[in-house]
Amino acid sequence: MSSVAKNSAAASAAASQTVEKPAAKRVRRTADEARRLILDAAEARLAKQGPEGLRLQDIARDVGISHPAILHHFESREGLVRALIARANTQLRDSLLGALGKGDASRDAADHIGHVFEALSDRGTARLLSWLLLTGRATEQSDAHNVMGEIVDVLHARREEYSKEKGKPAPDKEDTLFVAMLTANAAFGEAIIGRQLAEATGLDQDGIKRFRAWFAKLLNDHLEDKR
Amino acid sequence: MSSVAKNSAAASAAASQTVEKPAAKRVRRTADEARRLILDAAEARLAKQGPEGLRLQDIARDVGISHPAILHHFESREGLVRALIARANTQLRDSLLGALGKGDASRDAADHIGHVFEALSDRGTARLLSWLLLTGRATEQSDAHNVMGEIVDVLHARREEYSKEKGKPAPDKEDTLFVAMLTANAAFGEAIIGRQLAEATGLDQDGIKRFRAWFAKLLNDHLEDKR
DNA sequence: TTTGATATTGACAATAATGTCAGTATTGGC
DNA sequence: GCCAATACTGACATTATTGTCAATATCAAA
Repeated sequence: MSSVAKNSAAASAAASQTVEKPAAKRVRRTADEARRLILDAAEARLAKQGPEGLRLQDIARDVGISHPAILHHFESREGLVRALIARANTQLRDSLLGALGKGDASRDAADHIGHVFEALSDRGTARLLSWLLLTGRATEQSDAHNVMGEIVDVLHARREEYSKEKGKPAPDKEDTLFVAMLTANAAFGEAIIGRQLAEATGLDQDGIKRFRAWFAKLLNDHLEDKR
Repeated sequence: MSSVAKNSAAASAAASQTVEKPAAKRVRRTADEARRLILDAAEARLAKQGPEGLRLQDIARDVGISHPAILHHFESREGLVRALIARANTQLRDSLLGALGKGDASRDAADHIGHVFEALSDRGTARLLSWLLLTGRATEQSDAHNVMGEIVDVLHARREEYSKEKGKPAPDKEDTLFVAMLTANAAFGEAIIGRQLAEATGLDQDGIKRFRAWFAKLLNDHLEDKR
């Protein structure tokens, strides 16, 4: 072995015979592409291994780059985390508002609940945000605030619209807020302890579906009652 | 500077004149007491600063000891974390089962909900357990499993008892499970995002109380309906 | 008082993570 | 084809944290 011909020597040694490292063409992405790949990898690590799994070296390996490249794109680890927060927030926002926007006002709660849980629980978003909240990093970020505010506003507008159609009295806004809060809490909770609870109680995938349907019905009955 | 008289020289130099450190009587606790203090400090750090705040040096400083003392009592950092899990689990179990056990069967859900939220959300327990779950550490622990199973059993027994009193048909066990799951999810969720959501929506302490009451009523109505 | 057990400590070792830097390779525009 | 901009790398510096160890202080029992 002796001198294990590092890439520096590769230039002179040339790639004559069987090339161990075939010059290893360095790949160069656009800055945006690189950032996206890095964020994806970071998110995946976070979702799978939890907070402790967020190490620059690991992420770099996943992407297939060196860890200073990450620092190049995000300044610091903290910068990476911030970018992660920002992206999760906007993704969540879009996903939720999108779900609410789609479909007509007459759709019942079940669909909405399904979408919320999908957006929060099924994907790793809630786990990611939970970690951020646990580390107290999201306090400064006002994004999360706005998201919830928007959601409640849109939701309430729909309720009012719906109750007007039916000629019923306008619903209480706090009631709408509570419905949204409960849903958010439940979705976050499920994202974290859902798997454990399901396992503990012998609930399979289908059982979880039933639970969500049950919850949707619970809310739906409540909404029907109130409006 | 040269040789900065390390403590090795202290032996010969002796503490003759004005003693900087007045002998600093070393305190010695019983092993149990020490373990308890350390766990308390660790729990407090975890609750306040999140996972990243769990550093031996910090905890040691909080307790007023040196960090090797912690290692002496818990073997390793991992051992400390395990002990933390174990204690949180049993505390949670006792707290929840205690809450269910107290009071007669006729008590409505509101009280129970209140107790659950208190046990999980108000104290840092849920945040602590959440972190453990996020790091994937609690998977191996079967404790959590048993707790949930027990709770559901007790709860369902009460429902059956109650419905028998009233001469109504026995409730569906899965329904009880779902009620418990929703409550657990909601409490965990609130522990994590509760403060944020409250802030975002301008809900004060009293508003949170109202939310819990609202939730309790929601469940209560459902239970009344079903039984 | 003596003595054995052990809680506790300071100093050090080992490791692991982020961050810095100077240099290299690639791309797009001219 | 040349050039400027910059994505990327390897090696190193820095720092923080867990863990080890030999020594010491304290308590309880004999």
